[in-house]
Amino acid sequence: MSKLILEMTISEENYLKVIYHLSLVSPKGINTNAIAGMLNTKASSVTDMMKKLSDKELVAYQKYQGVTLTEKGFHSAKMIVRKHRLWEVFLVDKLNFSWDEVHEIAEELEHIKSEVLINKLDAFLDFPTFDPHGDPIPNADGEIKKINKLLLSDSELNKEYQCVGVKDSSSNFLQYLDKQKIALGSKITVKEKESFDDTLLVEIDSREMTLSNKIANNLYVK
Amino acid sequence: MSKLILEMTISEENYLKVIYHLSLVSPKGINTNAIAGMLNTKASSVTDMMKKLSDKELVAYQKYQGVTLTEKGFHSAKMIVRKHRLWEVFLVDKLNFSWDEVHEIAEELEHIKSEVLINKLDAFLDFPTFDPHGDPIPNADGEIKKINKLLLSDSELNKEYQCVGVKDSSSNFLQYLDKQKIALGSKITVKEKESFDDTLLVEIDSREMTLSNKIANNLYVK
DNA sequence: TTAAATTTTTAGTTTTGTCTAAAAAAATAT
DNA sequence: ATATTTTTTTAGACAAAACTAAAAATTTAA
Repeated sequence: MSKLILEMTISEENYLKVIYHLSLVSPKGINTNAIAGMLNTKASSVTDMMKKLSDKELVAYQKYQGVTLTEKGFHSAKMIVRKHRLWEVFLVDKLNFSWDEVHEIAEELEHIKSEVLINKLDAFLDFPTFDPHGDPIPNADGEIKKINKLLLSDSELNKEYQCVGVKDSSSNFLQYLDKQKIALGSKITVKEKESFDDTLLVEIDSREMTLSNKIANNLYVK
Repeated sequence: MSKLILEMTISEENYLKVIYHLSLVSPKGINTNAIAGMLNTKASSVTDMMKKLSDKELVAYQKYQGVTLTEKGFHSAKMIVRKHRLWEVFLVDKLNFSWDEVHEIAEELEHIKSEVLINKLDAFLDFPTFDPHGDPIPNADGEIKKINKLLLSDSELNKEYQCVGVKDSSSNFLQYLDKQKIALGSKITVKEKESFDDTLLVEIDSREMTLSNKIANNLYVK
């Protein structure tokens, strides 16, 4: 009989979360080095942890074959992501943090264990479905609201879009967006695309500006 | 040059907090067994940790002599208590937890590191000075608001008091108070004291009831 | 004021999560 | 198809925080 609420260490939760995020990008087995890279640790440490997570049936792991999340591991990972993102909403909406300041604090808060707590927090925040960076928040059952977002770099010319998220959520990028007064909800239309370097001439909330390809590659619109 | 914000492990913080609480009751050196008892650990573990905290100049420790907090340790301990109690206010006032459910969760939340976070939380909660159990919340400078409270068992006959706190904050006791509709703010007058077993006949918010000595010994009034 | 009981410390392990260095397996290139 | 490179795993070690068992110091009691 498997425990309903798993006892996990902070370290185990962090590994699980990284495997989850890597799985969304590449659906095949996740290799040791990729995990080590994300966690600033060594491949040997990852191997050790994979054995542990495998014993707990959170990942399917065979040596040299990479690792995938089990159903149980997938659900656990989503619950950690849920906590992280709900806390981010709390920090921004209630405590007036800016969107570039909340990631680190949420990295700690996501490990607070009470399930009642997170569901009460969810209710207090009015069951938000997206976090301050436009990433979806899994509900209590692990369901995730999908939206048809695309990168600004893939958008059509002269069609009005709305900014709905960021791909890179480093404080560097977020602060750049703040400075340019680009926020989630901003209306964006691409007027021209420079064929040489893919620089875009855009209109954002009735202001014209140019955006580099790098920016356009990290901004989601719909 | 000493670090402004100390890096402390959760374990170190828990030891410091326990020494702080014991210091308030008995101002002399705190002995190993008392600390071990509070932390459900062994005296030998306490000795190990005292060396560590002593190296960090958080406690003054000499073997066989018991331990006292240094100025630095005293301040750090108050900051942990501040965090614990502010989170308790948040859980009760904002998330609608009852006062008997919050201690455990606050035990985890008190170890979240950001100082900005706790000061923003403080502001969000309107700078409360007492937690849901009537215990004082140190402000950002570590100052604590004192009130002249006394135990109900030490109160005068036929004088109206107000319930302002609990000595025992076990969920058992708190749930008993809920059941009897005794809350912080309730008006209490002792009508009679039974000399045999110190049972009190009291009037609480216009309702008459009897309270055992054990109850009266755990309820603060002013 | 010795003897007995208690408290505290030391010494040596254990567990968790990490590391380094070396071995083994797999992937790639000639 | 074999050699080289890369990836992954094993083996052994370490630090933190705990434990047990035994020694040492202190306190209490006769």
